[in-house]
Amino acid sequence: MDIQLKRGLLDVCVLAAIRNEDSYGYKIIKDLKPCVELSESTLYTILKRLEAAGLLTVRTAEHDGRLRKYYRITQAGISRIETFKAEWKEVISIYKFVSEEGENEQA
Amino acid sequence: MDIQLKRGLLDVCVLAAIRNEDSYGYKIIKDLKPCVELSESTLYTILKRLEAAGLLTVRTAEHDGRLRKYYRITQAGISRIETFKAEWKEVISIYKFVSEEGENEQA
DNA sequence: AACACATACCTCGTGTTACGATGTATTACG
DNA sequence: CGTAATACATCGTAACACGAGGTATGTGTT
Repeated sequence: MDIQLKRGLLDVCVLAAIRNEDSYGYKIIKDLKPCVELSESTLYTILKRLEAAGLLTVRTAEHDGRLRKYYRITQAGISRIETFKAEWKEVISIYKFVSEEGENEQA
Repeated sequence: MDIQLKRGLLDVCVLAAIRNEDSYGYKIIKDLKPCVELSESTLYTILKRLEAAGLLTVRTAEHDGRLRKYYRITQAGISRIETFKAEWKEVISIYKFVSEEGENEQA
């Protein structure tokens, strides 16, 4: 999938991945894989960014003698998803412009 | 509208704007305005990029004693739009993941 | 024991990109 | 004569996704 097309999507994908229950980096990548592929370097960059923006909080916990960083979505994070959903109407209208324009030419 | 969300859309918007008839920078901005806003610096950067990629061709013509650069879409440009439309299924599935996830939580 | 592999985290450099600021020139209007 | 609209362009900046590479521990295999 086109990288540029991903850019507005990845942040909210990560937020959606931790929406129902806290998760950690490695699991987020696996969970998102069927939906959208992202590399580790990308994910950890995004997690840092979302934390700095207050859209999620971090908690370090031990699991089977190994450290994991669990991420929990904040209210601001949930709002971010809602904003995204609200903006989607514009995206759809852009898509329609791009996909429908010119089709009446073929008639 | 979120800048990141625009990134995968602007190129194809510009291509769609010249799809039915040749156009020039200033007019493209005006035509796209109801659909998506973009600044002049952004547009001219995009036009250069699309030309370099062979997605459109340029022709300079005089109009009322003033020079205009008219842009015409190429076959590759049309293919670019088709690729975009094909990728849209993935985008929709991502949107569904983001928007539907968690809604069954409220029941 | 030695080795590969999965888990789990991280940093750095690079290329792409949208934008504001700014500049140049001409035409139109008052 | 000045202001706005038309029409093009460049430069620097900040955001971002990614590959390459690094560190460390557990698990499975031979």
